Formats: sequence, C-alpha cells, structure tokens
Amino acid sequence: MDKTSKLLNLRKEKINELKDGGVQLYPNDFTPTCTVPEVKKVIENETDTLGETGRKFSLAGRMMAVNKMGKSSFVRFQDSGEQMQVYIQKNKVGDDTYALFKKLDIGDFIGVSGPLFQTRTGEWTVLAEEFRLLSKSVRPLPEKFHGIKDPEKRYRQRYLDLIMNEKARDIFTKRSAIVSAMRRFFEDKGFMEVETPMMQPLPGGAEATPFKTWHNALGMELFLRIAPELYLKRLVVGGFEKVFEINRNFRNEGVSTRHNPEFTMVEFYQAYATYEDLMDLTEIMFEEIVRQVTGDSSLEYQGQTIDFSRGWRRIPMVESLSAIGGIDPDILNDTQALLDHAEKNNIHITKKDRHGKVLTKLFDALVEPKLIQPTFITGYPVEVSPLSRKSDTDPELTDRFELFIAGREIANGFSEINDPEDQHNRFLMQVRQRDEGNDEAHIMDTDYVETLEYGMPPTAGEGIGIDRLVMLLTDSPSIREVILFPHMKNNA
RNA sequence: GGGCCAUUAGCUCAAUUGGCAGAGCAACUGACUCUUAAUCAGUAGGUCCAAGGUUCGACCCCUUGAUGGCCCA
Repeated sequence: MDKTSKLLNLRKEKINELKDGGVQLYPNDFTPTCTVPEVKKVIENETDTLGETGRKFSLAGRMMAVNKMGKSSFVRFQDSGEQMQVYIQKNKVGDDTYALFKKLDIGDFIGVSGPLFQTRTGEWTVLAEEFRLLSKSVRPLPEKFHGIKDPEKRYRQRYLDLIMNEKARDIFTKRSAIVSAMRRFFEDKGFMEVETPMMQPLPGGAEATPFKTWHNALGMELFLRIAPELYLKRLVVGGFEKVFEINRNFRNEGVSTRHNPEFTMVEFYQAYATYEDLMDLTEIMFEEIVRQVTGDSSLEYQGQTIDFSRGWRRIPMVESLSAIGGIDPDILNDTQALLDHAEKNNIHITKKDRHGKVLTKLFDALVEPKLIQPTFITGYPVEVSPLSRKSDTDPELTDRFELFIAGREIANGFSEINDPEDQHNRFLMQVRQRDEGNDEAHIMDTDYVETLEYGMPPTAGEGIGIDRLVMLLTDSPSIREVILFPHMKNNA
C-alpha cells in the first residue's frame, strides 16, 4: 500500500470534481509565445518602454508557489529553470476560471497570457487575462523552502531533484555544455566522430573486469566494452587518421564516490602524432573548455584553486616518486627496498609484483593524492602499459602519460604500439600475468595483432574521463552528482 | 570487503535517562484584490526502515537484516 495514499486520494477526489465540471486535465492546444528566460531578457532590454506598450505574452510552466488573497492571487511558476509570477484577479479572468484556479495544486502545469506590470516591490509580473490548466499533477512536490535533500531520493527520483534544486539542474546543464564544447573542439581540429561496438566478443583496451551478456541468435557470449581503444585503432589502420568517440564504458567493479559501473569517456586517436603532441593538445582543449564553461582559466574545486593556464608540469613517474613521493632516489632501482618502504608506509603490495608494478602502486599511494594542479606524469613501466609504445631511450618505459588534477587521474594517453610483433609479445606478457592470478590483465587479441600486421601509421591516442572532468568543473565531490541516474541497489 | 553515521507525517527536521508521537512547510475548511518562505482562524495527517529480543512499559536499550551517506582497502 502506498504511503501517500491519503494525500493521493484527496487529490484524486479533487481531480474527479474537475473532470465532472468538464475541465480537460491534459489538453495540448496551448502554445507559449516565449519561455520565462526569454521574457526576462525582454524585460531586461525594454524596462523603460514595457509598461507603456502593453505588449502581451503567453507563458507556460509548473506552479511552484501560490499566495491566495481572496479574490486575487499570485502564482509563482517555473519554466526552463527560471521562475516568474503571474497575478490572477477574479474580476479579470471571470468567476469560472478563478474557481478552477482555486482547485489547482502546486506542481500543476499552467498556461497564462497577458501584459506585464510591476508590483509594489518592482517585480515584473504577468497580469493574467487568460489562465489555463495544461497538465494536472497527482502527487505533491517536496516542500518549497527546504526542497529535497535526502541523497537517496535525489538519485532515485532525479526528476524531483531537478525540479527543486537549481544546483542539480545547473550541473547537468554544464555537463551538456562541456561535452558540446569538447565535440566542437575535436571537429574544429579535423577529428571525425565515430561509434564502435558497445558489445564486444573480446573485452579489450583496458585492464578491468567486464560485464558478460549473451546473444541468442548468434549463440555467443559478448562483453560490454571496457574501452573502445582497439576498435578505434582499427579505424586508424583503415585510413581514418583522426577519430574520436564520446561514449559509455562498463566496468564490473564496486561503486564509490569516484566509480559508477558505467561511465563516459572520450577517446581520440591521431595518426603521425606522439604522446607529447597529445599533451599539448590536452592543455589547449582543457583551457578552452574551462574558459567556455566557467568564463575563467581557473576554478575552485572543493576549496582548492586549480589553474588550467597552459604550461602544466610534466614529470617522469620515477622522478615524481622521489621529488613528490619522498622516496630516497637511491632505492628506486631496488625492488626489495621499495617493498620494505611500502610496508613501512602501510601500502599493500603483493610480493610477486614486478618492479614496474611496485613503482606504480607506490605512485598511486604517495604521489597521486598530491597532484592538485594539472600535472602530466610520463614514462610508465612497460608491464602496466600493454598497448603503449616502448620508449626509444629506455626499453623498460613507454611513451605514455597520465594527467592528474585534484589528486585524481583524469586522462591517459600514449604513443601507440604499431609493431605487431611487439604488440603480440606484450599480450603474451599480460597472459602470463593473468595466469599468475591477475584477473584484470589484458587478454590476448590475435585479431587485433593481425590488424596491426596490415600496417598502422605512427599514432598517438588518449582517453579522458568525462564524469571526472564534469566533477571538477561543477565542484562536485561525488560522481553521483554528475550522473543523472547513478546505479544503486534495488530498495525492495 | 572493513569502520563510522543516518533512516520518525508528502518534504525538512525535533522528541528530556525507557513513560501519551511533535513543529514548520505541504494538505483540508473558512477570511482576505500587490503577495514574496504572504497573513489570520480552525481541521486532519504516523507500518517511528524491517524482523526478533530485553522490559510492567521501547522511536529510545540489545541482536540480525535492508537501503543510503562518508571514510578506508
């Protein structure tokens, strides 16, 4: 039984009264002449003449507050994220319309027409000549002053969050603007947007646990993709030299303030470019997006000022371990000494991890949280970079970078392996790791190796986490604040 | 997976050491033709997250579970 049944029943009775009185509850023949934000712009531009011209407007929106004063009333309504009030007088709209109005509820959609006037306090207000019900609500909205705060309710019933909390609406408006600015950026730079399979026979391009599904007609197992990477590089082989894809990835992991099982990434690939070119491109792109969305080149994130002006710090990972992580530079080549250091600092590393993996785990624990300003970390070990081109100067390292901002990884890019033999050997190295118990090691993809055997131009590619970028630009502490419908358990 | 916290009216929140379940807003009835969280008078509204237990008596104490939040791995 529904907990709200008493209030609901009361409303349903009122609705039946309206119906019996011949009122159409869900008409669709009212066309507003403009939105509330538009009329506000008109008011701003024509304040001096508006009163005299008597220009009329037709507006529509959801009733958010009502002040009834006997034979006249003020109604605050909301449209396109902004509010405006309408003044309705009994002797102006007539007895029947006023009687109908008195039966309506907060949450109902209304349409009003009439000229604008200023109230005693100077607020521009629609003087209703026409007043209509456009859509009847049955359930009551949350309280007008405190709104809806319970995070669980806000996520499960996001529409209520969006109606009641301007901040929530603002986050998703900004998210849309960010993605739009990014898409424009790539298109202006000559990249082509493509779509590659979300369901893949072999999940590749990242180290993660995939979701499994089953295709009945084909009689085969499929995986929701953990990354589009290998398909995008097949397109580079096919002659699309600059491609990008903005889409969802799926990883079968826990949820947290930074992880949602499905999340959005942009991945892009550029032939004849190096990972260093992409670092430059990333700086230009971020500075432009941040400026477009916030109007400035710096922003506040959780109390810290982050400056996106170009010229970000670039530092090799091994160097960062001593310069930022505080590890004695003399022990950086000594795996055992590093393991001892890790144990002393309560960092969990399994004994069988190879040197490169040990370095990476120490980095995650000691350096990553300290990288507040945009910082490129370069030179990742080969064993944690199965798809990155080996450095020409150090065969243990790759031509790869990761971008960190506010203590978290935002982007990952590298020069791609285009030597099929090298790629084959790297996959074999991953398979060995898998045999040793690493379930997230990359799987062997012989079809991809075959693709490379046809020849891939020298190429660099990068992935950027859109959700984390939106978190930064909207000062959101949790990823759930920037995903419209974050995944949650069933509440049976 | 571990720790801490939360769950009470549609919403936001109270409830004294274990002793009749409360407020504001929303709702309902009435008054009111410039309100701004309108005002005034009145009315109604509860599976206290769930299931057990302790007790003369449990929103409160104990156990288990559910969902959520934060922190840690």
